[in-house]
Amino acid sequence: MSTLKARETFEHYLKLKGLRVTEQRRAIFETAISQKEHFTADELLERVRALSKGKYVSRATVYRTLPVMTESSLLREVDIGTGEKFYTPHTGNNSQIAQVVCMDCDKIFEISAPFMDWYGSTVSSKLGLTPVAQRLQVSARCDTLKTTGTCPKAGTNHTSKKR
Amino acid sequence: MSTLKARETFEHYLKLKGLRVTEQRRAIFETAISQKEHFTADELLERVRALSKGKYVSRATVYRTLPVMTESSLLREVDIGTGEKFYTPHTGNNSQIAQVVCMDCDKIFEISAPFMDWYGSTVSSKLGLTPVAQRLQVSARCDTLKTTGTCPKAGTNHTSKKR
DNA sequence: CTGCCTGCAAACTCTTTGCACGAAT
DNA sequence: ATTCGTGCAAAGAGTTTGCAGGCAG
Repeated sequence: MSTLKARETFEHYLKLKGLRVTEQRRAIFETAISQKEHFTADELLERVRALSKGKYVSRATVYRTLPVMTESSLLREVDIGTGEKFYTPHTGNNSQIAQVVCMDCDKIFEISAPFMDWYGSTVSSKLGLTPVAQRLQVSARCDTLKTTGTCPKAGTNHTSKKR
Repeated sequence: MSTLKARETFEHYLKLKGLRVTEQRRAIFETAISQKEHFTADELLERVRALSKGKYVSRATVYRTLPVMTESSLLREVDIGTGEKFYTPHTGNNSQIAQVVCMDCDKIFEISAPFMDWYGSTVSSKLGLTPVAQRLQVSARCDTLKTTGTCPKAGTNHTSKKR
């Protein structure tokens, strides 16, 4: 997505929600959608500040902007049960995505899981419920790490923090 | 599970881990495995104190005992992404269980999902990973609530708290 | 008697929020 | 000129932890 296109999208979504266009929101938006990996609110803040030559951006503003972007489907929120929320640019209408999380390097892989909607509908209807969302996560360990001693995927991701 | 059997199990697992048998641990253990619904650490504390006629039990001890019980497979930890951990007595070797969470009454239903292991193995091997655990969660809304205005399952569960 | 266990309170992490000032429309 | 957005700091929620005294083995 080009920067020009990105800016149009940005203003488009803000106007849709009746929100004002500010330098902070633009900086957060541009940094967020250019991310290649999953990121946390804190990582985003760090990168916004590194990239943005403009105004100072506070942590609070990042936390306030992230919901706006997810509600506009610009980002997708990914919860892997570590206590912190991850975000990733949302491309397409893929709702049936599972996460494979490497417990060694904390990297998150996104994999299609085309049966999720079917499963959600099936079990929900038996309970008198209407499904809203599904979440499927696989936690796994790195084979290479076990033999070589190094995880080939490590280092490309955010800082490791377990809890 | 009878109380006698329960006590044997309790001491068995503590000895396995080289831990001491204390009145607090016994009270927490007995209360936890007798729960019929999912519970949080705080709810467990409350119920331990209500049931236990013996020594005072502190919040810290409950938090320190829960991991012991999950590591011994006496409890199963259930994370539905609300910020707090839920626990439920673990019966059998069922690792292929999905959770259906009613967003209206916060009740958690546990449903068999026999394809989870297969899916986990399949996608993990493609990534050079070995699966350790799977988690599948369906978030849904109550049909009855929408028409009647009341959720028939509400009230049987823990206190509603969203975040 | 020795060392693990407990209770207390403080610390911690991630996130949200009240308030006053500043900026967008 | 309004009204919304921002930064700051404090508050929250759930959980963990350092320490000193107590109890199990």
